[in-house]
Amino acid sequence: MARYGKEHKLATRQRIIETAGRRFKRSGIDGSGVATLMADAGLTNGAFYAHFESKEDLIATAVSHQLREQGEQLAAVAPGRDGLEQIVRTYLSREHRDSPEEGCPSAALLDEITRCADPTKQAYTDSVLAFVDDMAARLAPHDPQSARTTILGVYALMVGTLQLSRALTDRQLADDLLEQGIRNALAALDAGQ
Amino acid sequence: MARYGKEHKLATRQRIIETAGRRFKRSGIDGSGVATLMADAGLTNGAFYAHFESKEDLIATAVSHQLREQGEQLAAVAPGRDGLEQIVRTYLSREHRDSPEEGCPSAALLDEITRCADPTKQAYTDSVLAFVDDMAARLAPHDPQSARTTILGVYALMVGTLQLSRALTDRQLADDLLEQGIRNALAALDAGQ
DNA sequence: TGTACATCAGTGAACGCGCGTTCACTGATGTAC
DNA sequence: TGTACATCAGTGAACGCGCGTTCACTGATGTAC
Repeated sequence: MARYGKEHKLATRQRIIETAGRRFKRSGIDGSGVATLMADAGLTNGAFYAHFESKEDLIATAVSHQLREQGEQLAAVAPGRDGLEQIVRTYLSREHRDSPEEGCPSAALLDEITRCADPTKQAYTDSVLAFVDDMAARLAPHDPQSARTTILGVYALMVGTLQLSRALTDRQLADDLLEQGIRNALAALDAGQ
Repeated sequence: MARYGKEHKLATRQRIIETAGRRFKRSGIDGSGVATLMADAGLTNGAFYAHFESKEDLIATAVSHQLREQGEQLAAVAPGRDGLEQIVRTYLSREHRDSPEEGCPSAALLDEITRCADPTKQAYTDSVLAFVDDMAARLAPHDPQSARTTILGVYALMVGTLQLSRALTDRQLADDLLEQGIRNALAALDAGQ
């Protein structure tokens, strides 16, 4: 196994980006220290700056990576209205709510991202638009541009619903909210047709 | 001016709770240190523990206070559908988006609250329900219980929309999203009638 | 093929700093006589 | 009324700790001859 060379270093970098994404979603951005992030990847803190300019650099990179992965998962679903409904039901499921670490980075981190430096918000914006435009192509293959706002609105709705469902200590109410969110999301999709 | 006695101490406590609420919304919960929180209230760090058991105690107290204030603002609006529409338009306004410090605590802090200790989440849940039930009484005065889920869904939708609008660096898109959020919120309210 | 040297991913200790929390102390206010 | 004492809100320094970042060093890998 090569421990030397560009190939190996890039693989290590990729590993840090992936484990950092999970850690951020579990413990928050401010709640995840560089030493912990590196330990998650099986490394020590000192190696960090050979891979990233700063913690902020990793934040932007990891968040973008998470959104790209989310987009790829969504791309695996059937196109058209049926596929979109499946996406909504999966997003607003109890499984997704109860495992933030494997879930949507926006649901886990959006208000922390809001307070990040501009380049990070720019990277976030670019990544969200990439995957929103991808979803828009599913809703309106002939006019994806006009579907952009509809999809963005549905995404925002789902993010807020999942977050609130996670914060409520009343389990029954949290479940009811997910159901309500599905109704709201599907209605917003159909209205945008 | 009394500097001594229960009255004075309670006023100081209230001042800390209010300034801390604003600071949390501006800098985040993890991003606000005890020394800063006390300096905001014109005090030094040492006095903190005469007023609160711990930082977590202040978090729960300040978040509850913020939600109660939000509920009181909403209660000042006319009852019925018209009042609700006004609430939605005010919530999803550019003004609200551009001044998180004076705005909704959920929009500024929800995913950080999600990672807080259970008592804090409990306090958050109680406070959200208090003001959601208040709004539900506006939508369906004769059956507020059934309107609870509708209102909770609308609140979640608005929180997510405001957060996402804050994170996007593309101003035009962020504005479009607010408009879309208003349409979605009103549709969800009308569907819940 | 074998040896000497260059490369460089990763280590681990250290930097100054701010964190949440504790505590001995100050000094203004209220009370007792 | 005046003085001595008790109360206690707030101060400010200190605690151990983890933060983001830097850097001299290690040791395994690749290269040159």
